[in-house]
Amino acid sequence: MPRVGLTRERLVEAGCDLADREGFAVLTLAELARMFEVKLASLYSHVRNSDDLKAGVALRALDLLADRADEAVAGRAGKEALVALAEVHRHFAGEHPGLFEAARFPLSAEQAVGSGGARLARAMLAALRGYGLAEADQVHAVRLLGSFFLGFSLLELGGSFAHSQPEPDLSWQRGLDALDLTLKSWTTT
Amino acid sequence: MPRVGLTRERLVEAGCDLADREGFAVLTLAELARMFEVKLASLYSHVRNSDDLKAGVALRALDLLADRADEAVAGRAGKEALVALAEVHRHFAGEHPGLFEAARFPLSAEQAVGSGGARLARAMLAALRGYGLAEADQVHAVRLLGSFFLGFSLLELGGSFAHSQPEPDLSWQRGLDALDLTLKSWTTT
DNA sequence: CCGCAAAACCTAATGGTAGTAGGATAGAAA
DNA sequence: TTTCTATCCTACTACCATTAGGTTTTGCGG
Repeated sequence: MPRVGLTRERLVEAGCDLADREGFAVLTLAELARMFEVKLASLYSHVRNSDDLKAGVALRALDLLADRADEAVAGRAGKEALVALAEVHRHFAGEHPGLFEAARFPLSAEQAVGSGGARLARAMLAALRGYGLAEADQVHAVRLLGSFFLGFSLLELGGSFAHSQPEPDLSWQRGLDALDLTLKSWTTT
Repeated sequence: MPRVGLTRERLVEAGCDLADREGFAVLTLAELARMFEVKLASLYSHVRNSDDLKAGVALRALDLLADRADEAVAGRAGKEALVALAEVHRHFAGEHPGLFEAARFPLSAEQAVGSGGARLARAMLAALRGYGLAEADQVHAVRLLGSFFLGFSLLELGGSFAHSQPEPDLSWQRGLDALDLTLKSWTTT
């Protein structure tokens, strides 16, 4: 039989596609084996176990998100940077629901340190630079923004806004306006 | 053999306990059958399938959360109401991580309409009453608050704040201060 | 008190996912 | 050409979910 040429890389890559197409819950070693027309047991030479694969997909998702965040923040400041960063989150959630879910897969501390998560936080800090916050307040602001981005995207994706007027877009806009105002008038404690 | 006296009620009840003790992922029909010392197949007389049970737990979680929200908002207004409502969310997430996760289990439209989710939204609206927002802005404010509460709780629970100073409590405080200010100075479009 | 019907619970089977142990082999290097 | 090793396989165990259809308990009407 001809060898397919499996690789951890290829598995994670295919896992990303699969998660995005069918949802993170469908991301299973068995499904991946079917896609490569290979027996399930064969995958264990390249991947420690199911969670290992999912962690790989999660790390890739975080990296992709961080890439976009870096790009969005570059050359912008103030509200423009804030909005660009926000759109990155919401669009990513909308276009890659599987990866967006994967990005919240629990990672070990070692996996987390070098991940895109840290880079994402740095991009947020950079986006805030224009607001001139005190050093000590920057973390709080990052957490506020991160919470809103994540929460809103999740609720929208989960359909929580589906059965109440008006369009989520408007709420998103108003939310960003409000956050911008908050950051501009941030009072140091 | 003596009959255990299974009921959909008792199953959902036990499911809530189990989810809270061991996590929502452990909530499985097989585990429940073991707890009641009953064969797995026996559960299907009381519950349509695994998702049906999880939906039951989810609805109960939403109800519980809505109960606490109603209680927190009653007799309070303005920032006091806002903070009380916020604490309900964060404490609920901290004390009942399993139920908190369950509350985000995807529900069908029919299940969702009469659920605690709607009541929760009403409690939020009530909490906002003191800020005197225009009718059209209230939804946006509710969505802003809901997003922050959810996002922050998730990030904290997921350990995203664990490896950066300072304590999440302070960020939470500052975030609520910021939201309070935002609501007070909300400008109608 | 008795019989019977519905409810409660069971046995038995199927099929899907995860994971381990150990064997066969393709393909490259010696 | 021979040998070696990564690659992939067979064969198994152990979970969970679900359905079909059988048996026993229980309580209610007679």
